[in-house]
Amino acid sequence: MPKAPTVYDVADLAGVSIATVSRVFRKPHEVSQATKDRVHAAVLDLGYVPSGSARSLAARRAGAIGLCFPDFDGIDGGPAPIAYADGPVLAQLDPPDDVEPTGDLYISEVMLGTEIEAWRHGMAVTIAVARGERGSEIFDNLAGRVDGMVTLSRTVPDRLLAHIARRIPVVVIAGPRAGDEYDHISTDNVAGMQAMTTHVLDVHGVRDVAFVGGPADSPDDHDRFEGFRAALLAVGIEPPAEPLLRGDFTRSLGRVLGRRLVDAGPLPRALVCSNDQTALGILDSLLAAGVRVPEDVILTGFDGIDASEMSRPRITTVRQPMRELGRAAVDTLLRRLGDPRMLPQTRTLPVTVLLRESCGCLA
Amino acid sequence: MPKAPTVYDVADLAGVSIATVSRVFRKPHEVSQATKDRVHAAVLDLGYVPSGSARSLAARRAGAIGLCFPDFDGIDGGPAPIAYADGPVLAQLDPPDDVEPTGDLYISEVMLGTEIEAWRHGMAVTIAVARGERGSEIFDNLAGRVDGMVTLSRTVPDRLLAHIARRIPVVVIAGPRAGDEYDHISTDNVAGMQAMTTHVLDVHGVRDVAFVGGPADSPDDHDRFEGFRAALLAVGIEPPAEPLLRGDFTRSLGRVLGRRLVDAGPLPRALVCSNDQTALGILDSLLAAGVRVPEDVILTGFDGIDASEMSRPRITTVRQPMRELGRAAVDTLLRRLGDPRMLPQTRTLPVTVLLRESCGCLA
DNA sequence: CTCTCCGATGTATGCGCATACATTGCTCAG
DNA sequence: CTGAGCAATGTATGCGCATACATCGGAGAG
Repeated sequence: MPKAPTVYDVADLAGVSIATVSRVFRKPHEVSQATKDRVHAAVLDLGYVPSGSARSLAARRAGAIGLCFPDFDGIDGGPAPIAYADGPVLAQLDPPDDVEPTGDLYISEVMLGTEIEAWRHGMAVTIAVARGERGSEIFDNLAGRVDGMVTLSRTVPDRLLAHIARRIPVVVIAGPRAGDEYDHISTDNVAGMQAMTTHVLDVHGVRDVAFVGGPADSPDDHDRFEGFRAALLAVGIEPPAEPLLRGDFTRSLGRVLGRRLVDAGPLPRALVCSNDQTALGILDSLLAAGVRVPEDVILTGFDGIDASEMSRPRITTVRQPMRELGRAAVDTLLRRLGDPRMLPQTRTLPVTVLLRESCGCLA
Repeated sequence: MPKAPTVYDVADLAGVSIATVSRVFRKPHEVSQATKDRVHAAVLDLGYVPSGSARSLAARRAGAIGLCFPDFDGIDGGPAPIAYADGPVLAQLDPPDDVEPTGDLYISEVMLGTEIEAWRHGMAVTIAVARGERGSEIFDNLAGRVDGMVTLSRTVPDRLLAHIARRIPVVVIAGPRAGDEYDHISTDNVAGMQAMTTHVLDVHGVRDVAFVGGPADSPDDHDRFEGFRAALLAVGIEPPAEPLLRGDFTRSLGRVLGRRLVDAGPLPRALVCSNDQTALGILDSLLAAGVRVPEDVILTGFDGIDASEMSRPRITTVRQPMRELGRAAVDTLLRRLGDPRMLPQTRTLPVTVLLRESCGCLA
């Protein structure tokens, strides 16, 4: 890899000035055809590729948006070695209940949505996971190289987010919290969970229903719990002030909670969980303990990740339009870039309740 | 968003030179504690975030790797509007056969693997889809802003790839083609497809088996077909010179192929497909035409995407270690950056045959 | 008390490009 | 024939940072 050619090299070879070379790329219509041809020939000859850094620096825009999210269950890096050797090709039976936790599709879908909308505006997407101790450093680093940032809530400490937001616009995926000036994209957590809970109460006639929450500082979780409470209130049941248990939105902790529930004694007739991963983890533990779902315990989730569809029984859940979340976030970000004085926006996307086996709807 | 502060602003406020500010971030150990404190205070005060472009330019490295892939089925952007309004929360039954094509998990998994390995080396990942007419421009643009590029084969024309490769290292996910000097990461397509086909031949005793291929210029497809042929040869059947049909690895075209097969008359006893999306598309059409799988036709795929597990029947397939593919690609890329003179590498990752319902293995 | 050495900091420069502004050479109206 | 007007191109500068090198001051050696 010899030293990469620059505009100067191209200009020399084509016998023009660097301004003309630059124009050939940026404002082709301002350059005569003959000159363009000579420049293009030189570009191909030298293998010239414009430096993005230099361009961004000079143009004062990066041409990229950042996407940063926390370290979810299933996308953990870890020092696991990569298997390189040609290994045996194992033929193995793959029964349905042999489901391993897959990567978090929630993130994947948001990423795809983000990319799509960024593409529509000619921008690249730079992603990073604020993982491990250096999470804040990663976030900061990313912020420096993009024109705006999309992030999930709770990815980094509020203080850091505020710091970054002084430099570039930030759109947070999740609902706003008091006194927060960012743009937000969220899904209709309250209505979704209320509908879900109402379904369990009304259609399945359950009264003994408990809520398994997520992190106490999650706005999403907060809203879902509110929806749960509203549904109980609507049928005259006094709702609890707090979730029965709290997980952290991971399947692994869900399993722990499941075991705890089994050990604790009589199970509620229905467990309404604040997200799918938690529900799946609990399902793992319930089945392992011989508890039948939905016959003994009705179980519901929230998110609509693919894994919720591959479990047996499949999890009744509330699907978020994950890809649309990413798209809406980028859309808002670009609007904000266009008009920095715009009032803080909050967009709420609709959700869908998916009735499947784990609540007893499908055989 | 007022003008972003720079090193100069920070230096002024802290009463030091810009070199010292820079050192506080790059080489903290060379700066006295007292000075560091003053600089950090100024940074917080001003809301300073170092410019990635300027840093990359000065340091002659971007600190990011690029990931570029072609426009697969299901991640198409399109001008589809985003629904913003609060909509009704629909509660709907979600029977298993109501499966919509989901985003291409293959890509998602590669992305996650890429991010993980990049993270381990303190690098960001910039992604872009070479989608639409401006695909080459997007690719070129991405190449300018990263230290190295991971790409799937057939993402951009060979000529462009060669051009880029003169500037930064390129790792191609897929097997090498003759005369190609890039590093490659591939999976064991030949052995995988041979094992898959042999399973159909031996365990299910089928002799009338046909191969449904992918794009003729896909190295992966080529290798899979070779594996298929090898399996036939091994049992004394004269293999065809060409696939019975070719798709383009998308589910939508798979459906078209499926319809064509149904219309064409007697179906082969088994259809071995070059990828899952094609198999899923064919499955859609077969079921729609009343053909039973696997009773009438045995169907197999390749890739092991999640969607292959959510169909009914689930698709017997060969799972590629997709996340590992991304990790290995980045790993190779970074090795190459460390030693540009290294010989071109080709790494082949092992695959696993997953036996499920569509070949008749699981009830 | 002077010289050396080293840690801490400052000065000056260049990374590769975009772009405002200057310049050149025409064309065409007057 | 001349000057205005315009298209095409060149010149010069700055974007914000990293870093080689210079400088400074104090500690310890001689």
